[in-house]
Amino acid sequence: MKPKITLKDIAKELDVSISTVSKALKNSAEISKDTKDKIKAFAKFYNYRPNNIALSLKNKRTKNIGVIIPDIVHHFFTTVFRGIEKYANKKGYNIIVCISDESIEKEVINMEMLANGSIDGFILSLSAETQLKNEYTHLKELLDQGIPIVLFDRVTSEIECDKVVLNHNEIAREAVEHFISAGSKNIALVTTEKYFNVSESRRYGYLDALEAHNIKIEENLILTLPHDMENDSLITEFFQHNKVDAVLCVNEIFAIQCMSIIQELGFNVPNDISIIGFTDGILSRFSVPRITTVAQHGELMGERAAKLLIDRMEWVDEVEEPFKTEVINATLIKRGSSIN
Amino acid sequence: MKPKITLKDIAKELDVSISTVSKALKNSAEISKDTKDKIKAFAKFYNYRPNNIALSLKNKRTKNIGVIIPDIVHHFFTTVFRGIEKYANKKGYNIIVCISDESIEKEVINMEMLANGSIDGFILSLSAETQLKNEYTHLKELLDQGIPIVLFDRVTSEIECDKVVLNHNEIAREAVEHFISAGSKNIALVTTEKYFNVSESRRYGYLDALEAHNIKIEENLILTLPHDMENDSLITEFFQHNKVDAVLCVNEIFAIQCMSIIQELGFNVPNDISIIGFTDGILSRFSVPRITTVAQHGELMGERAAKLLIDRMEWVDEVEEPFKTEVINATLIKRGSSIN
DNA sequence: TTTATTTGCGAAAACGTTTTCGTGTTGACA
DNA sequence: TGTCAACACGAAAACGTTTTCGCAAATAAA
Repeated sequence: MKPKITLKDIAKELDVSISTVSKALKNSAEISKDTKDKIKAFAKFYNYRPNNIALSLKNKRTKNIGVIIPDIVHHFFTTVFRGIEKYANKKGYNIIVCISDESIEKEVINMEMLANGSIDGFILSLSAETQLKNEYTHLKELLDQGIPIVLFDRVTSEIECDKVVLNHNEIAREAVEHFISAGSKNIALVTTEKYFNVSESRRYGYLDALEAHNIKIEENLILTLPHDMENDSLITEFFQHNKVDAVLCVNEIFAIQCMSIIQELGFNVPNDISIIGFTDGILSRFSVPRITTVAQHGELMGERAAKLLIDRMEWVDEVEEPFKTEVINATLIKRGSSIN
Repeated sequence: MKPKITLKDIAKELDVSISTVSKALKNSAEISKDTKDKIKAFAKFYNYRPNNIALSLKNKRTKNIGVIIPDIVHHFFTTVFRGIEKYANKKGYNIIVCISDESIEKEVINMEMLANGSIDGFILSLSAETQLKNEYTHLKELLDQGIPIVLFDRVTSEIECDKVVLNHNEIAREAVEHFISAGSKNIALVTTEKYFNVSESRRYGYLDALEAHNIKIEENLILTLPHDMENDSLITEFFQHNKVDAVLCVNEIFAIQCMSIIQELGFNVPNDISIIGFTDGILSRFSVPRITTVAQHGELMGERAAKLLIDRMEWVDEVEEPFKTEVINATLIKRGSSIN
């Protein structure tokens, strides 16, 4: 058991002052070569490393980034997380993660916890409940305190900060047009409840595409599935009672559920019914047939978010940049569940 | 912009000493009710919160736990992570995550980075390269410095610390016996390279089960797939050239790959060939048929690991407990890909 | 030899807490 | 009036750094 060594320990042992040790290790010109060599050798031998906490206190910066995500067991968020970690790590930052579990209370508690000095800035994606309640005072307060925040994916126009979003609208439109160009007429949408603004954008893209191609919008071709509930029966009913030849699902789970139910009902995918999902995760890649899907480039999104945050944190005393919103262009990955 | 307020600010404003403010906020009996009320009101109004960094420096504990995992875009690790986060959060700890990316270098760098005061203890799962090179001096040094470590899943007997593992051997055996009791004779194993000790344990379980039932072990019924490579063709070849009626796969991806190839080859799952995988993730749950799999109870594993670590960290001056290895009992979830 | 300049180092403040110890004031009691 | 507690508060150290400033001694210039 050899505990960590401090500047004070080195100073005492070598009979010099703490300041001398500190300067010597930073190769200051103030210190003679002899003394520097002696101190460096000693420090190296005892594997001296400066204490991060003391540095944080002194410098008023922790080199930690707080990341708040609604769920970690979720392909999209993990890829974003990987992007954040990758970029931040390269820049010498560590990541403190908290999971809000889609609850505003946990979101608030965790952010307040971390905001008291533990982190220099936040990257977050809003919880479902936060979006539902449209309640952002916790974010506003932190911004007020001068703590920078970057929102990604699940953002809101209610607060002003840097953001990274997907072009949901356009890509949903592109997906629907992919259906249309293959001859589909009765195109369904399987989505989540309204307060998820990302789903809303996708819905608009869906509607826009239909309108642009003079296809009548049938409200009953839009299936809204409740969050976190068994919904197989709703889906089954939907496909039994509606004449559908293509379906756009706003996430991967919905897509695979629809496909499996559609197949059970005796339809062929993609010949009878085509399917496009969102998120290019393992489900889409390993299903039979493989699912045509929207790649959201989570890793890129994470990197961009981290870059926005770190840039802002490190500009500190230069000119204040206006807030940016970066748009990541999703891409449609065409596979077997749709007709080319 | 209203920056964070400190004890000093309150003291100056209310014309008392810093000590008085500190004591008043902790409701010390030393301070008169009047003064306390005044200070508390002021603190509340300005939303005073103690600075975590200063507290860490003073208390020599950060209430942060370092978690090092090889990969985050991976169902098993994310569930473990969720368990860790859940338990730690309840106990007032934050999680700093680093991803080793299966590289020993990143593992070492990240751990040394965090060990300099940023965290009170580690929870980690060894990277592939660390296991391959059998190199654990970085862990030993940290333990030597008095930093507690808990290993989970990918552990090693080379170092002494608390551990949480799965009963790989037994559950693999149970899986194989499930095949045998359904009448299978030619049972294959699809596994990873040897240095993954978890795969090795599973292999032993497989071998044990065969021996126990007097089934001859055929080395060519064991398919070893390289890590991180396209291996569809290897799998195809394997099932074309071998007479197999059941296959145990050491992870979910292998299971779904095998199933899709088996089906493409014209076999029926489970009637011609039964499949059992490891990891109860979305792939197993949403495939057709659903895959019989070994649930590894990642969340529980994470909670246990966090509990072991926190207990050890908080015992500090009481009697030193011997190191424990907790075994999590996996369970076989029987679904459509195997015959009951 | 005296004065000026460089060289090499230490003292101390600062970051924001907590906590021990000391001290002045008040009131009670003899 | 003098002694003693109780009360209410402040000073200072400590955690481990960095950095500014000051101050000696050594060297250079006069």
